[in-house]
Amino acid sequence: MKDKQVDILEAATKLFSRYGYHAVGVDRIIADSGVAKMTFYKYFPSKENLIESVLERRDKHIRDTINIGVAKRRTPNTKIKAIFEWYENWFETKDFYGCMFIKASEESPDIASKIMAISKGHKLWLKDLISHLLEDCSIKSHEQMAIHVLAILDGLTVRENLFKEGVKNEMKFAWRYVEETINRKID
Amino acid sequence: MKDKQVDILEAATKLFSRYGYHAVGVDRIIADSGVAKMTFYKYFPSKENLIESVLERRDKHIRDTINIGVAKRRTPNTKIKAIFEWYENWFETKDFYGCMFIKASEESPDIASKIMAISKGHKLWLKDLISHLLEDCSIKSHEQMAIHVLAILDGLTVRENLFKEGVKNEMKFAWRYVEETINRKID
DNA sequence: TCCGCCTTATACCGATCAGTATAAATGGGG
DNA sequence: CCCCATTTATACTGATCGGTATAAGGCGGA
Repeated sequence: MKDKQVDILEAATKLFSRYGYHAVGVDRIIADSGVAKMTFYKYFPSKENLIESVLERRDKHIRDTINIGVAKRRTPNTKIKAIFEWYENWFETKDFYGCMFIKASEESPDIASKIMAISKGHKLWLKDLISHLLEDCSIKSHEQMAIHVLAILDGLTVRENLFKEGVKNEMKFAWRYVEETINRKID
Repeated sequence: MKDKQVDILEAATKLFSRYGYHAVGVDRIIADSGVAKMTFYKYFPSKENLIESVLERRDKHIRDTINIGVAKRRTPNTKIKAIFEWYENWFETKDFYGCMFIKASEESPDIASKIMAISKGHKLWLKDLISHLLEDCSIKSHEQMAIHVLAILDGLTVRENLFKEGVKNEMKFAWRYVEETINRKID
């Protein structure tokens, strides 16, 4: 991966995350990444291709960092808590402008597009991770519970992006809620 | 409200909901609503103004229909259930493409815009409605619980828009989950 | 009939969109 | 020194963007 290519990906990630995919033109990405137009089109033959690369990169980054947090814990319920903490830290980031995959799904009408496939893949991965951890907690309906937990996380993500007033307390509330269910093993 | 004005609003609502706000041009809205361009700009001096009108209309429609469903029930917990059922029915709509207010917040970077204010106002209204109903259920942390419930609903909305595979079971699961907390009055 | 308003059609504006063409400048390795 | 790939700068394409200008129809009420 060449330096210039990374510069473009990083500039595009920032811009897409903040302003959305349609609102950002390639000229703006080129200007922000300090690269010539020909260099841009050498690495990314089209804007759609760039968006796909940005999302794949973002997907990998999230998986890596969440996996690190999860690996640090020993019990399955504290591993799930690590995911909540990952979201909490993310919300406090200066450049937080919501989930890039949710944003993509809200802008992209084409169900069959690769962009949608990557977004689905990301949410599917996280759902499965949570589901397996819940299974380790002996939760019978771990699949449905995982979807429930993911909905809570995505719902708070959307809320934080709208109100930007800090959902730290709500994150803690949600975690207590989930933890209690795990401990009671009622599902 | 003139007929033509309504035609424009309805065409715009369909298009924005499906394709997003930036992706849809005024020419397309004009074509779909079967109206002359001058008529369009007579009623809506700018695209942004149209978006605001669309969102205000949508906000009013949702408040009205949810209020009807809530008013039909007598106990506070069945009133909350009515809100879950409203979402469930909405998800099954043919023209379901996610929440227009979430979509707007994902596309609009301008925190101070009227578009964001309308979107926040909508979510605030629903949160307060749920909060008051939870208070009637004698839930102490009704405010935080209301945010929690709203996050679940928005999270499932986002999920349904991404996967389009029906979250009926997940809705029922979520409701059982919330109902149990209400009945146990643990908060 | 004629007034006044709503609506229509069409052409146009400058700006920006994604993407291409051409060619000069750069810089490290042999 | 030259080779060769990378990167650069600049100009350009046709299409579409949001929005405006001009002017002619349509039509109900007085």
